[in-house]
Amino acid sequence: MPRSADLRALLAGPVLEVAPRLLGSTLRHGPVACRITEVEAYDGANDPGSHAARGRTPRNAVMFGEPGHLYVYFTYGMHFCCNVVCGPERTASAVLLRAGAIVAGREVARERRATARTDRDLARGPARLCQALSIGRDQNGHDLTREPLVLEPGPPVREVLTGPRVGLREAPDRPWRFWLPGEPSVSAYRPATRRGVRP
DNA sequence: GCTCCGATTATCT
DNA sequence: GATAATCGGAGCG
Repeated sequence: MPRSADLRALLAGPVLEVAPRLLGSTLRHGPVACRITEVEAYDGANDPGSHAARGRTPRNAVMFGEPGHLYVYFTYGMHFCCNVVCGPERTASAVLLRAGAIVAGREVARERRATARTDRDLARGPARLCQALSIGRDQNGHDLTREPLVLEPGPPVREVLTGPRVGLREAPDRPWRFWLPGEPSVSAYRPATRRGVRP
């Protein structure tokens, strides 16, 4: 069976099963590759924290499409974050890639991430990960079985930890963040912050 | 149109 | 810990 079929089968499952299984996989964009160490699950229309919670819009249209494509969104006026769309198809479920370790193309990644003081910071955080891998608007909707941007499943991991998702106002209690123990690239937990409100 | 604010990061105290 | 940076999506009217 070709690897693309493996990947499609993996991603077709329900998001809460797919998300932890993506840990240890590798996202590669040309010369730069990143081993994923931290993800979050977003459960489509059932999930108040998801961009898809209020139905389909031009921005989130990719989430409502085929599993295995990349949903890239722009936020805070300057950052991109990326999600892997997964199954069941048309439920708009997706897995946010929050952090990883650069395992190839370290020099290129360091040039893109000029503010990173150590290799640990190259892809620690969803926007940093996208910057290191040069993922932006042009990659929204990209099929991850197609070069030069591909997702490569890894061997099963030994242990997965879970906890609340980072930075959400809605449904902050659902323990749908998954990460690998002992990985320095995993981002620190930070509750939702509000702006323009004095306590 | 207009307003609010975000699945963040870098930098300052 | 606090906050600026910076812009487009989404809600409202």
